[in-house]
Amino acid sequence: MSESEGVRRTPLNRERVLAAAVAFADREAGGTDALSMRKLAQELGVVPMALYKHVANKEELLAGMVDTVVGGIDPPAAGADWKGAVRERVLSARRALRRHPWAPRVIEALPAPTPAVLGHLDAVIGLLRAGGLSADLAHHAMHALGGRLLGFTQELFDASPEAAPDPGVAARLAARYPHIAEVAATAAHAERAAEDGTAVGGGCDDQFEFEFALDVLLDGIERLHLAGWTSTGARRAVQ
Amino acid sequence: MSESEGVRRTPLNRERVLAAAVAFADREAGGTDALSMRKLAQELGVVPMALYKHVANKEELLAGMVDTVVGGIDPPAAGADWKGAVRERVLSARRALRRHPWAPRVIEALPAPTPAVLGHLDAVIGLLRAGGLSADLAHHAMHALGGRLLGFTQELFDASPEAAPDPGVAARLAARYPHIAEVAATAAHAERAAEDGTAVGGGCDDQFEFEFALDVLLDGIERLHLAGWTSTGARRAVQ
DNA sequence: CACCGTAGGCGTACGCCGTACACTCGTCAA
DNA sequence: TTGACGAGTGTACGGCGTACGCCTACGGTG
Repeated sequence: MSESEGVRRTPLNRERVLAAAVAFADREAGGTDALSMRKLAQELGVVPMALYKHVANKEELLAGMVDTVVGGIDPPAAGADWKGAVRERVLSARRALRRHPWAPRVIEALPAPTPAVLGHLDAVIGLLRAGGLSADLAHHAMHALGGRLLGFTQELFDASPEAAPDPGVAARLAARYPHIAEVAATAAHAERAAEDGTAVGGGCDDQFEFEFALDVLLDGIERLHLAGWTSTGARRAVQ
Repeated sequence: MSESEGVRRTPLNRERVLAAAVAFADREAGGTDALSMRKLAQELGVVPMALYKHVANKEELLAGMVDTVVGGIDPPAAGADWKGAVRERVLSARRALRRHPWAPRVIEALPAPTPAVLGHLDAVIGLLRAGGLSADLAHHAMHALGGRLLGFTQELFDASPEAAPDPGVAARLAARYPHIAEVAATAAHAERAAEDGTAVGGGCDDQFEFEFALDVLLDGIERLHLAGWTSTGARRAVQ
């Protein structure tokens, strides 16, 4: 009764909807699989269609949820050594995502990276570049890290330029994410230079990136093996 | 008319259902998102419920599809150097999965790894062990490679022992996947030995695995950076 | 040959989902 | 006073996974 009149219930808005959706996915076992527009509406004491005044559709709801949690990543601390800075930033990302186990899957399932995700990637590339790495090496490093460490896929650099053939939009994106733009540009050049008939149009060489990450890992593991590395020793060394 | 009598249409069976499902997901843009029991049934000229005589439900259908494609990975070639053997095996896995872009996402979404996936993992661990790596290092190496390279998540080693408290079942699994079992056992011991109050029950230390992979990558990238590595040089070296 | 158990395929029905579309109704500017 | 507007409502549609029961052709058995 008090709900049907009087204070009239604080009105919905985008943030309230997103926050409730995140809370729901965090609480429920199935994560975002258990989230439906209908259940979310019920949670907010509202009819399902009311949500559509604040999000265009379920996909935009999911994107908004992702941006909400990715926005919680600490800003990068630009320190002396790039390695430490990147390490800290990636661990911060991991901390943010671990509180929302559904997030990585949703990020990968979305058709395009959200602004907050792009911002995170741009920031990490910025740290690499500030550390003196070439745009080329930074590019491949991002691919190598991409797997589970950042929660984004290699389609990023492929899709972005293709989906925005409008030069105006492209320029705006380049201004907002300068490091991504720089890396994409050098990748395109390297691609053109290395072209030999197997020619992929535009994007970067997927196979090359895959083998790059694979070899960095295998070489590193071999080095540990030859040095007689043990995890108990490593754990002790940390303390 | 010829369908309603005469040859009576070759009857369905599990393989035909799985093959049709894989073909459908390969052909359709949305992959397995576009796949529904109803559409698959229509494809096979059959009513939806007919499929349930051959697969228990949609989840089992997806698991069957995964096993179909993962089964296509070449057997490991046990060569002199473990690194080359692992490299080849992982690239073979990648080749198999690239023909079915929906597969990695489905593998990660399934609640438990399928037998073929377990077999693949067991084979790779076997190569590492045959190369002389300790079970401990092999364990961490698998986690590091896990990201995008193998298409499985770190929950594997956590979930397997917990979901099978029945010692008989556990023994049967250990017999079928000996390398996985060995690695899981040493991980449990190391965990117990390193326990200091933050105690995770049973599984392996997620955070440690994450930082292990992160540091192997960062160290490797740093080494390339200091050596003046360029991708055009690397590409040229390959040819 | 008659019989019948069985297994593969069919039809119907239920409860969920996302969301299009047209509506009400309170608020506020003119 | 009025009229536009925007938040929330109600109804409805098509699609989904799948429970349940039925039909019917087949193979083995008496």
